[in-house]
Amino acid sequence: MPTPFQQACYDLLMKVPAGQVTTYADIAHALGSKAYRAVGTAMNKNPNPIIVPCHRVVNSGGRIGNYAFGGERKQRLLEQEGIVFEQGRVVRFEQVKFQFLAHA
DNA sequence: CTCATGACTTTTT
DNA sequence: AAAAAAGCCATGA
Repeated sequence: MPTPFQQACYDLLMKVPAGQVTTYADIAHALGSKAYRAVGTAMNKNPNPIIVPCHRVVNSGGRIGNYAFGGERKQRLLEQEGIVFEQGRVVRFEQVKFQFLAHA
């Protein structure tokens, strides 16, 4: 069973459209917290890879970071959605980053 | 409750 | 530039 924190991460992540990415820090901040470390943990325990696009989450440097199914796999998935990588980094990172709306 | 762990991030070597 | 250390937070034992 996902904890409320994890559920919040997944709900938020599901709002990210294909072709865009987000960061662990952004998710945490959107939740009004700074638990980016815990966000990564939540992704790791992602119970629904089919519903939750956990591959659209990269680290602060626009890099893949770790990924339970392998970094190469993650990068391929993102490239299929239109994301471009160069030297292990997302091209025009800030421009493909999804901006979460202010939470009511 | 205390301890260890990790899909993180930033600072310091 | 690359590696190590430190700071942080939720989670499970």
